[in-house]
Amino acid sequence: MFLRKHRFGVVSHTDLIPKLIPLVRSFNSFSYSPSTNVVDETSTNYEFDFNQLFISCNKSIHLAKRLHALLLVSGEAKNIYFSAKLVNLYAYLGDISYSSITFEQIRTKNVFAWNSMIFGFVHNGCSREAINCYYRLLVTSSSRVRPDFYTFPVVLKACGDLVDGKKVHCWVLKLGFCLDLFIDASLIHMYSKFGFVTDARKVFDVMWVRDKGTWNAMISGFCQNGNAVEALGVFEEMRMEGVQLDSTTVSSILPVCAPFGEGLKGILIHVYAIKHGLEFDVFVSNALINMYAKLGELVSSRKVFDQMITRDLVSWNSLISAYEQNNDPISALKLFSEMTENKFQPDVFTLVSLASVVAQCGDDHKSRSVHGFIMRRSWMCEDSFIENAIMDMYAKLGCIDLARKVFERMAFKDVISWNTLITGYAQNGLASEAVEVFREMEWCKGIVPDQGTLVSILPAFSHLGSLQHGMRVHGYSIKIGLCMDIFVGTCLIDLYVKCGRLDDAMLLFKQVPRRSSVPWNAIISGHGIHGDGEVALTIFGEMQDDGVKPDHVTFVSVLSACSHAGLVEQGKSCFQLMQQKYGIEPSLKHYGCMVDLLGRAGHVDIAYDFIKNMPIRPDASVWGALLGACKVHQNEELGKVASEQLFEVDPENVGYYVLVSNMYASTGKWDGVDKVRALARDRGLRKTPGWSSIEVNKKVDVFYSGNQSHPQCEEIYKELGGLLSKMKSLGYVPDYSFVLQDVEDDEKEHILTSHSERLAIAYGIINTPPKTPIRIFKNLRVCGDCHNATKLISRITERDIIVRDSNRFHHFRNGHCSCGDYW
DNA sequence: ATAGGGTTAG
Repeated sequence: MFLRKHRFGVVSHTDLIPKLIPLVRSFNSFSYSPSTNVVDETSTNYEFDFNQLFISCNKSIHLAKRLHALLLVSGEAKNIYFSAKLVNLYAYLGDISYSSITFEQIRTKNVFAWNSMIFGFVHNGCSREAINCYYRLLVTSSSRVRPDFYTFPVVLKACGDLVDGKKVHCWVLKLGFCLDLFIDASLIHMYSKFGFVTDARKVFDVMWVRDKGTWNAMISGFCQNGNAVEALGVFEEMRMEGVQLDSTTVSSILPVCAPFGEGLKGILIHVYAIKHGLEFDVFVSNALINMYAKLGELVSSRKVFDQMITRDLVSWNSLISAYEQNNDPISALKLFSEMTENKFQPDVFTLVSLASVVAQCGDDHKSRSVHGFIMRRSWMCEDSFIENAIMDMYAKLGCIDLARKVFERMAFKDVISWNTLITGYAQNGLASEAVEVFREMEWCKGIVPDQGTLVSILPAFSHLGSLQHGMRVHGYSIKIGLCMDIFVGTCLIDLYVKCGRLDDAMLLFKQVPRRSSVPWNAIISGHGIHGDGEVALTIFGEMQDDGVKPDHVTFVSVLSACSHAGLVEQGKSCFQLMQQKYGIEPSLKHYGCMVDLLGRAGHVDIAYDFIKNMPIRPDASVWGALLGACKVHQNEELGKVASEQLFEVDPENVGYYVLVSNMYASTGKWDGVDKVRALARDRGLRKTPGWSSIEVNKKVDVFYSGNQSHPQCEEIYKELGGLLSKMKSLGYVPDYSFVLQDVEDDEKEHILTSHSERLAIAYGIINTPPKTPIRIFKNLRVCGDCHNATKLISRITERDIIVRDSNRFHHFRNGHCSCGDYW
């Protein structure tokens, strides 16, 4: 006689015993030992706990199937209770098809069965099916079978959007379940998930009783919506009410501490966790690793990690990403191999970090491995996150075409995908491609440009000097309320600066929040490249008066402002100030600025001594600054020294070969020119072609020197011819030292006249109303002869001509230039 | 018998 003790009474079934005993035995031999109450096999009385049996089976799908088979054979499967448990068991083990087949075979489904099925779908990520199942339940519901308080938490979890959620909420109210703690927590969670955290708060506020779960739901709701202040507020309230924090509370509050400047609070919570024995909780430890990483405290991250008793994949991922975020790709890679040695299989998160790590290393080969690894696991199509990371990786490695390919094959592109591609183009110097992508994006349904988009596209417009397009984006930023964002605001300041509208830049600067150094740096550098060194220094002074701490970028801006304006003494004292007052160690960029400052002012020898005394190894930009100065001040001897260094440090950069060859050409040393050219040719380098662009009626035209293919070509050359004769009558003599080819004089004159900047200016004169300003952009430095010519053209045409070259601005007016011929 | 709230990313 077999007895099964059960809540609902005692059921007997004789045939089941002989079949069940071996099953129970196999469970016992299976490392996990269920505490089945099999008292004595030989006895005729068994007390058998079926719950234990089901629990035993949740380790393996095979055991579950054997149990199912036995229940079928014995006829017990007809028992609705067992069937529902099976639905649950299969779902738990991840076999949703077995789960739903079992469910469908139940003739009279009770709530338990329905709940199990809905749970099954949610547990296996089939939210849509879960919701459908819930609707089926509603349709078939009667007084006997209708959703109960077990149903709603699961259904709420399955809601795909606010509409679903609100409908479910209505049913909750209709059926009178509004005082259930679990349901309320789920409601709070649902509203927060869709960003409606105020609705979540409403649910929270009307609750009479709250348990830890509901507090935690509210806190995590605020945290996940980036509302740190509210989150910390609720957190304090919770403590005031004397509710003990648990590991869930701690691990949901920790992630908001670092990004919202509450690092100290985070550390205090760490102390609390240690005191209350939550320190070794995996979730808490992982959150701590991440928090310390964001605070830049890598040592603490590592310490937490090392002290952990058990680590999971998230722990490894967190520490890898900690190293990645703090620019230590070598340690990150080391940790990755340690992780695989410890038999942890990398997941999507690991690979996202790894993509960024290999980009930091600049390792082309490893990047292909990362991409291949992801493709082999077909993770590419699962979500856009990883694909965006891969795009970013390729873009950072300079393989923008590969990034594009990834982008084009993406099944689902989100805003970030577009932003990543735009940034990729912009950072690889392909501004017009970036603009092209932006245009495409604007036509793309369902994609709304966000802060990230503006921050990636505005520099491209600045780079192209495309003022009208940039202004349109400025308008858009006002519309979506982002123009006062520090980063967008700074990009806009930079746009106006780079488009030659220093006054507009200044106006905007006065409006944006100025607590951070970012906008200050932009406006200081703006005045610098416009040659207003004095104003730059004044603003720098105001910045210090306002108590804004200058950073290393500020000093690059200040020093280069001094060098553009020839403020040697002021530059020197800023260099001192940076080290002594602000304790900033000069970087190569700062040294480059100083060499430029000294060299340009004619102190080439002092600049060389300065380089020799540098505590770090000078790089190409430092030697390049010296070479530039040598060219201007015709110091061939030092120029040779600089060039030898340059060809060693940065042999691939064409610019330096051109500079050296120009230096020789300007003094007519053609053999030197030939030597350098031969050297460049041997190394397979080709001169970057010079070009100038101009924006007329929102259309940007680009001119190359000697360009003959423009539709208005004839008109342009006619205009230039007319200007040339007027210039000559004003005493213009072409300066052939800027012609870098050894040709006859009349040929030289033609070469000068067809320099790209002149073509662009002529085009501007033809296509814009008289006396309006002309703004052009040149990718290289403007040539000395064109500089002279442009001064005269500004006088003849009574126009302001603003030329931005690769180095700075030249504002020509009535025969003079703002740079005072110092550049 | 079945349910909620937690850590990592571009």
